[in-house]
Amino acid sequence: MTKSKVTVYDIAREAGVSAATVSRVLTGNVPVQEKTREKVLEVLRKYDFRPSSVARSLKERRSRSIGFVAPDITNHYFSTMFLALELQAAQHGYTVILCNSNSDFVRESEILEVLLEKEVEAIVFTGGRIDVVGLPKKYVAEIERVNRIVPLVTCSVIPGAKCIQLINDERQGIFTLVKHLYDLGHREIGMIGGLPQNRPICLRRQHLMEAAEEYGLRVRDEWLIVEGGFMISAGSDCMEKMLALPQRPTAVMAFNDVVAVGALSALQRRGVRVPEDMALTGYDGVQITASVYPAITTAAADFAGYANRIMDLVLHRAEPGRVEEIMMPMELIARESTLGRG
Amino acid sequence: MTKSKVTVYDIAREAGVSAATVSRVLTGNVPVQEKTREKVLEVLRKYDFRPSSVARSLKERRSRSIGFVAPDITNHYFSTMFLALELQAAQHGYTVILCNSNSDFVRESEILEVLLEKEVEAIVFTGGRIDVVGLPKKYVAEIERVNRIVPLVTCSVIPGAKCIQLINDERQGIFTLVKHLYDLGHREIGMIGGLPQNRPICLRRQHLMEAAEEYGLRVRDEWLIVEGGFMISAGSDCMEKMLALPQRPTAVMAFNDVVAVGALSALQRRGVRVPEDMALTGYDGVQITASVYPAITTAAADFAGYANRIMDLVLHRAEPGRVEEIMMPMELIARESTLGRG
DNA sequence: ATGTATACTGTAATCGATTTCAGAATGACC
DNA sequence: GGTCATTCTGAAATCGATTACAGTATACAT
Repeated sequence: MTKSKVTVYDIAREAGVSAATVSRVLTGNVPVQEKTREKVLEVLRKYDFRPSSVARSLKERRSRSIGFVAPDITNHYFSTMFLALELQAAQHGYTVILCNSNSDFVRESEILEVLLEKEVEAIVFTGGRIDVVGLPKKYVAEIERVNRIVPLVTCSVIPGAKCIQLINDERQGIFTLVKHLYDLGHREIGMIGGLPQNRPICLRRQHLMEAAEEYGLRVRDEWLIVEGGFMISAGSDCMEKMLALPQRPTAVMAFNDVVAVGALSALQRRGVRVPEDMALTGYDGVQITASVYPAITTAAADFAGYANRIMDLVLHRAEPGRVEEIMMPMELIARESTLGRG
Repeated sequence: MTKSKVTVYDIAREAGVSAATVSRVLTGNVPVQEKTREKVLEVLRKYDFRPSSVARSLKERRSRSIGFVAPDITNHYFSTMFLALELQAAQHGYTVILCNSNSDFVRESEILEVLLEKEVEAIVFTGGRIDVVGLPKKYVAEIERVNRIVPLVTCSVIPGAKCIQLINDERQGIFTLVKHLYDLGHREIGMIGGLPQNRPICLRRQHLMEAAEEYGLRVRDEWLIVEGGFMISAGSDCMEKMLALPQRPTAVMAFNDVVAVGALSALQRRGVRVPEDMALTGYDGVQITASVYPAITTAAADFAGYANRIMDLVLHRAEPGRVEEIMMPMELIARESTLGRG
């Protein structure tokens, strides 16, 4: 039989006090006579004691953990998001439990069940079903049902779901980028990447058209090359097609940063100078845009702000069932791909 | 006062049975009369009951969770690894707790403490201090101390640490790649990326030299451009330097897949055809190499195999303090960047 | 010397599920 | 009908830490 875990009772016995006193030394919630405290601490150290957070969670009725559901942690957007949340969570003694859904309905449901059983204090639900075709009612209902048990924060809009929605201000993001390009003299703008049925893409395209209207820009239909998906290869493929057109725009906005990196490689392959011959922007504000040459201008989501908002909800014990829409600003990060090389 | 959690006792009362019976229905460990079972299940459903895994873990003395420490989850290698482990863990009802150390000693220690308090059943420790300069004794001692409490698996060698070491067979990986290039007619090979002080890099370089010897290849000193780190930008920078040399090798091995992608973009920028003018290989076997054009040949780590080994240890309750070295094979994935385009 | 405030400390209950142990109910068989 | 095996079921203990409550000891004032 392997030796059983050392408990507060063992410590108490050895230190000649009660378990309650040991616990008081551990938590520091109640003062303990200095002399006793020292003695207890000594025994604690002697046994390299660590209180079980399982037992503690049970008694305190707080798991001090947060669930994070992402479709694919391999995707920079989600890993960056996770990183930001974990950083803040750790500062408050919280743990983030990351679960990959692989964008699979069934798996998503399983994950939500597991997280509820683990009694996480909040669930952050990113990605998921955001196609323009609309979501099955059952799906939205599930999200709402879960939100009634524990605060559920969605980070890409699940339109109409009654939960806490943190929404990137896409309109502002696109307008900021367009204004930036406009100020630099660009009047002809294209857009690449994504998938036609995808909701955020349709939104961004629409915002681009509105911004074009407002600034008096030209956006030809053939400059909107919405295909190939969200990976690096989509960027190069779309850009190749763009470059094959008889008339090109002077600036291209990629659906996201990764697509932009792909586009950049195509541009360089074809000897198109960036930004002199063509300016390029990304979207999301993920690390990779900074570590490429030329560095890519992007509209950055406020990852730290997200994390902040979420930790706020958790620390102030937001009641389950809360419904709220919070708009998050996008920040322009101007870099070489539009400004030129230093 | 918010309504308290529904417990097995509440269910028991409503179903007219004891809590023990409810538990038996929940776990299925002990048979329950069909009629009673139905009744209990009905009440269970009525209240949408979910047993608390906190309480369950306490009683069963198993947390059914595994700690995963990575330096940077934004890095494809680690996120792929996590993905593979999580997939298998979930199939066995286990959760993986991901913690980012940011390669910071202090943070690493904190994380290990937290994971021990959470009573994880194993800790997977990836990345970390693998510089050639050697590790502080204190650091190795900490790893070993933790391993005495709960099985600790390191996934990049921490040389000499007494714990469970899963080690990629780098030698075999490099030899496989070199043989592949040799078979395709290459006789002049270079290597790019990484950092001079980094241990795996030194190893790989050494293996390359040995392989070169064995196959009678030429590897000039100036073809070993070890700088720039592990990111995509390192790949383009190193490749630019390589292309600027008066004499180039006919094939270049990148330190890892991400570096290879960067290198690919530099090659295309310069109009160098891949693989006709220069063949290129990656290392690690991460998704990105497949979604780039041309797809990159690589030596893939056995991610699923890793996950398998780890789950095996957990499910068979490996005793703490175990010391073991397990060599993991690398698999050649031949693609367009060496074979040519289909 | 007595009463009262202050400062710790210990006993026992508690969190929610599981499991041991013993008892009840049923059926089989002589 | 009585004995024994079989099958379920419930009462109570348990996992490990925290905390409400009550009790003891000390200091201080009167």
